[in-house]
Amino acid sequence: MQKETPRLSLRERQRQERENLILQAAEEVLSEKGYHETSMDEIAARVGIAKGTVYLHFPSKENLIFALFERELQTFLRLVAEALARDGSARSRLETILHGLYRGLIGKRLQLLITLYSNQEIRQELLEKKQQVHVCLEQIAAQVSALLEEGKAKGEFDTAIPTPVLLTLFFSLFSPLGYKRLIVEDHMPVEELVGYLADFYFKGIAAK
Amino acid sequence: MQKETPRLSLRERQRQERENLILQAAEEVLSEKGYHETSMDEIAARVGIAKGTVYLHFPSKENLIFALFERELQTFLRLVAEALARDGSARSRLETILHGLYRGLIGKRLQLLITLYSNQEIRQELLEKKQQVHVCLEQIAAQVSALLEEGKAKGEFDTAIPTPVLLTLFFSLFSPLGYKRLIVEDHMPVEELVGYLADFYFKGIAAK
Amino acid sequence: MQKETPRLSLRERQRQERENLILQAAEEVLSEKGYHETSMDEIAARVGIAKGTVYLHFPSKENLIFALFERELQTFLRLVAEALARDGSARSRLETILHGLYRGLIGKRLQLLITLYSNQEIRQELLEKKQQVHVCLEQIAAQVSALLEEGKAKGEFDTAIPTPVLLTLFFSLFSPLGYKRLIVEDHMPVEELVGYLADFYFKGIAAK
Amino acid sequence: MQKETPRLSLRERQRQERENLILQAAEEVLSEKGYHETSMDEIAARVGIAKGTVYLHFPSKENLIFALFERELQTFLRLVAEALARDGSARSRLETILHGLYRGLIGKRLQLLITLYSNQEIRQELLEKKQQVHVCLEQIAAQVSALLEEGKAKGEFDTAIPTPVLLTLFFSLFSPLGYKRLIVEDHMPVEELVGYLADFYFKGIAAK
DNA sequence: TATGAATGAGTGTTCATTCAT
DNA sequence: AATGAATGAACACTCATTCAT
Repeated sequence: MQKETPRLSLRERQRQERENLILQAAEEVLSEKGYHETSMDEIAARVGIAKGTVYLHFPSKENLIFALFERELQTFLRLVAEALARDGSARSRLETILHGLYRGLIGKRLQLLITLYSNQEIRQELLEKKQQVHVCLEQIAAQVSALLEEGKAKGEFDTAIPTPVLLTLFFSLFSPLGYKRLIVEDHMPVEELVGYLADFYFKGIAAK
Repeated sequence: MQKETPRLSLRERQRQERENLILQAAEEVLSEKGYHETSMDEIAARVGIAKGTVYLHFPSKENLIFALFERELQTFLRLVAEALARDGSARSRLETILHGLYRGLIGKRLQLLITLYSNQEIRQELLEKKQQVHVCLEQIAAQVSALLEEGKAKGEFDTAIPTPVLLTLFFSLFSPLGYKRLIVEDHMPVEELVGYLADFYFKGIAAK
Repeated sequence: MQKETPRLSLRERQRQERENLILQAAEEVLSEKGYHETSMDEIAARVGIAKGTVYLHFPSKENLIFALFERELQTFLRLVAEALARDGSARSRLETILHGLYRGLIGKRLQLLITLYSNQEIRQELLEKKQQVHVCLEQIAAQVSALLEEGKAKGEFDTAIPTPVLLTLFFSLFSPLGYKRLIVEDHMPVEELVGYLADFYFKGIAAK
Repeated sequence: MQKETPRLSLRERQRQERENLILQAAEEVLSEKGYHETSMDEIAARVGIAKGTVYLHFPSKENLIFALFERELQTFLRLVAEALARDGSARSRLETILHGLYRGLIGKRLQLLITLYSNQEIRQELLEKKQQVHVCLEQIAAQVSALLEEGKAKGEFDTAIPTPVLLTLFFSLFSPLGYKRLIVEDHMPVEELVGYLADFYFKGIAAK
């Protein structure tokens, strides 16, 4: 058994590695060209494998994009869960989420996530078919909502605004277009931008 | 002369009417399915005309969608211009824009506009080709920015936040997804939602 | 009766005139763009009438082109018949045909005729359906053949070459491509070219 | 190495074979129906493959027809070059070209070449875009012209006729329509026809 | 397992023809 | 008679998916 396990896990590891390469390539093409302009051919070509091989890992284009989406969502969920587990005020933990989402690769990838999620075509084709994503999204919403409720309970946030509105407002801070413009065109440092966003948001929802 | 004018305008009116029906159908399909899944066949079928007839009004699919986009943009621009021309505080005029955008058909259609504008594929295929849209968008941005600057000058808004950030934050209040969820699923009255948004935004950007 | 005839013939004359304008426009477009690239829209536009009006004169595009073909063929037939009726040697009468075909408008239009006749598509679509053209072509062939036979009988032409070959060789003197190159690109005067052609042909077929 | 080479060349051979089948089918349909009436669907159907497969070999209809054209042109060029390299009089070498062109498959295919080349539409759509063809045609023209000049210098041909005229006359011996009529309908043996053509041409251009 | 050639349904677009005005 | 808006069949081309090797 010990002889076989490493062998299998080697194979499995190679498989995982290749799957990641495919997802990475898909992410690249997708964020460059959008869903329909992304072809399986190009994804395979970027990985340097044959098109058929992609289908050994993902049964359809739809599923591939879905896996991509899910992976990002998991990262997002982990970030939220970690923030939730921390000590500190509701505000400081929400700021952790905000910073985490905007920082490093996450920031870059999140744009993809948001772009995907904002895209009518993908919403209809992918998301509504799969409960899995909805469940995950609900979890994230529930956890952030819990934080917001906690903040309200502690007197940090305005109780007059319904939590779903606070939630929507929080997520609307991640505006891919605004992000792109301010960071890329106006060369605003990410941390500076996030600072403005946090100050604005928490001032806006502060208890009276 | 009085005999001919109505005749001509009858034809022209019929033409306009049909053009509107096409745009309306295109809007429907587009918001349901997204750009690539929208086929000229389906648009024609929904209007109840032949596909060729659509091409009598719009030289290409791209142009049809572009016309749709432009029409909404003009409505938006008019709204902003009207708000700008009013008397009152910067806040009250910005609130006029906010209410205007969320109200009635505009609210419904605006979602399409935003969805369109958020879509990678459409951005790349349509917008970057046409200066016209960019000019119009710049005008809107400039006018709202002017209002924000005025508010800063009058001591209404926080001068510590750069105007481009205020602008992005203002536009991020129009989140198609949040809108849909709160209004449609949670049955929140539009006016109530807009009230929360306005209170939140102006509190968040208020001068210290 | 005398009152009505002019009225009718006036209408008829106008009809003929318009028909000629259509044929003329069709000829222009056809020689510029070829059969399939020629659209009924463009023909109508060049005449300055509506597309439907063209269909009042010709039941189909096919028929319009056919009429064009036939008209040129009639001119050709007339030319051959006139040459046949003249006095003189077979050679001199054949030279009359040669000059006639290359001269003036006829030369220009003939290229169209030949181009049309060389075109597989048109041959199949138009000619094989209509006996009329075949009859006319046979008449022309028969008359020129008669001239060639006469020349043979008079000892002008080589009797060793079958008349159908002489006929084919005679018609091969009208090479649209060679014509275009030599006249248009090399600026060779038409009369000079025809001189070479005649000298060449009659020397080539001269009795031994 | 010897193991791999045949394997690769097997695939490559199969590819070549299929490409030839496509070209052959295209040639058939093209000569039957002309350029515009030839549809990619029909070509694929005749080969017994799917339409998409044709596009694996040729990037567009235009390119497919172009490849057809070029292939024939290469055969033509080779024939001319071979004739040029031979010993003998200018006449005997030109006769070699004449016989070669009319003989066997070449004769059949050449008609296609000539038909294609005579077609207004194809000329405008295909040829003028591609230098390659023009260069090849110029080469052929230059080589035949060289032969004609040589014949003039040796006292074989009439120096009074400009070489471009001699060239046009030589090529006008390949008249697809005359060919078809005499060979197919009148059942004249090809060699007999070519004999007449050669005798006629060289007698016609003989030095005085 | 990995390949990539083959598939064929689907798309945007054109244009000869019809017909209500 | 004249119009030109409307039609819809037809076409070139794409690309997600399959499958023989």
